[in-house]
Amino acid sequence: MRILLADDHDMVRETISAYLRNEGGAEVSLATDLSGAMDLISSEGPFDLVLLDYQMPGMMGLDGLAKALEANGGKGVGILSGSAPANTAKAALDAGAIGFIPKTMGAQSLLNAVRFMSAGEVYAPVELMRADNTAPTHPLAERLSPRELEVLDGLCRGLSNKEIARELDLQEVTIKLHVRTLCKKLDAKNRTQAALTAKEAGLF
Amino acid sequence: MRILLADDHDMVRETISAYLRNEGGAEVSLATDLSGAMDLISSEGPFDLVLLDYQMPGMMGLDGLAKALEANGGKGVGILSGSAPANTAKAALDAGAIGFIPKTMGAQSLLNAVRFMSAGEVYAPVELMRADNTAPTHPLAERLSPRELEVLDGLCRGLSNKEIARELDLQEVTIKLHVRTLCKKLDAKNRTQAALTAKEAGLF
DNA sequence: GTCCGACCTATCCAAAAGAATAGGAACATA
DNA sequence: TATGTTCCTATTCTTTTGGATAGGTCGGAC
Repeated sequence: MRILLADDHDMVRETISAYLRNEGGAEVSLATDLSGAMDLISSEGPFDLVLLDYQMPGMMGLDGLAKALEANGGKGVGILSGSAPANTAKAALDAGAIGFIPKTMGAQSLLNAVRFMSAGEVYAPVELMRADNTAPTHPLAERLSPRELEVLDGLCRGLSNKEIARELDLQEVTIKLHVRTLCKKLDAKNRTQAALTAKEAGLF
Repeated sequence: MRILLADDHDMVRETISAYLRNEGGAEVSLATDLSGAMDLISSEGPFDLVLLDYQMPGMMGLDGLAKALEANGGKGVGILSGSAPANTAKAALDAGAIGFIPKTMGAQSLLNAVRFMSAGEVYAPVELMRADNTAPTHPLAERLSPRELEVLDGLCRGLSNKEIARELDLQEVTIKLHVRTLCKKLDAKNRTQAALTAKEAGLF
């Protein structure tokens, strides 16, 4: 099982590759950015699986995926992502990726997914694909109701309670209520902190 | 060497801990967020080293660091960060962290740093501390006065005017003034939007 | 010197945000 | 049926914001 792993975080790259080698018996090549990955693909031939970090120098969203797909001679290319908006998974698969791996996934599951993809099977975690049509299932979003997510979206655009109320066709008091529960759930002291943590979590 | 590692990305957490165990012979406990970490600290006693992910549920910037420091009975608490603004490292150390580890650091270096910190020595990568003085002036920051930047920093932590005033040893009214001019300069309608645009511009 | 910009303070006021509490409707599940 | 969750509304109250206006210091530029 020959794998190419490209991630710009040295620590993540090295520890994951050590894990794949030790626990999975894989032969892992490493790159720190897209151009490094492209070089390795052309010099060391097609890999059974190429794993690209989504936020990495040269990736430019899914453009890097397309390049790697073309270079890897028909074999699979998967996307690794730390905190991606949920719809990115679908977009990646639509763009031809053989899999999408969020870093919130466990190490053992990663190993299984890697074996899967190396064998040519498409892999994507169920939670993400189910989220496809409805709300994004972010680890942080799981604890929020649909309505709360709508309000949080307003907060993340810096809207006032009144504006959010108009937009959702609700009373201002109701928005206040949701803002309060949101602050509790997000462990924020006020709307600004709530908006910031939501943004940092990549929810919007 | 007893270590507590807290990170919300299962993959990162599990592979790093496997690495520390296999290559470093460390005894590693795991948590997925700050509250989980706090529980473990109080139940399994002080660790030789506690490593906290900077962007993790419950952390609230460096507030989580303070809590962990207090709980860990004088032993060290370090911060792990994926993509941190350069000044965060200094801020973490000023707040009492025993070290600051960017995930761009190699796995072997991590191991060395962990040994260092477990022994009670403060660790920080040279590049980050050097970047300290040669601060890259952000295009957006050029139009803001030093004082305005200080206030903006408070905004980006979701502080109230009163809290910012205390921190900078000014009157609350003065903070209001700066907030108003900041909103004008950043083309924001309120403090929340100002904080969000500053964050998006990567100012903090 | 004067002017200007950055900075700080003050008072007054209206609007918004936040906290506490209470209650009702819809819906799914046990 | 009972139970629990989510969602919406209401009232009352305090705190925080944001806006307007007016004045003060200090340091550098002209």
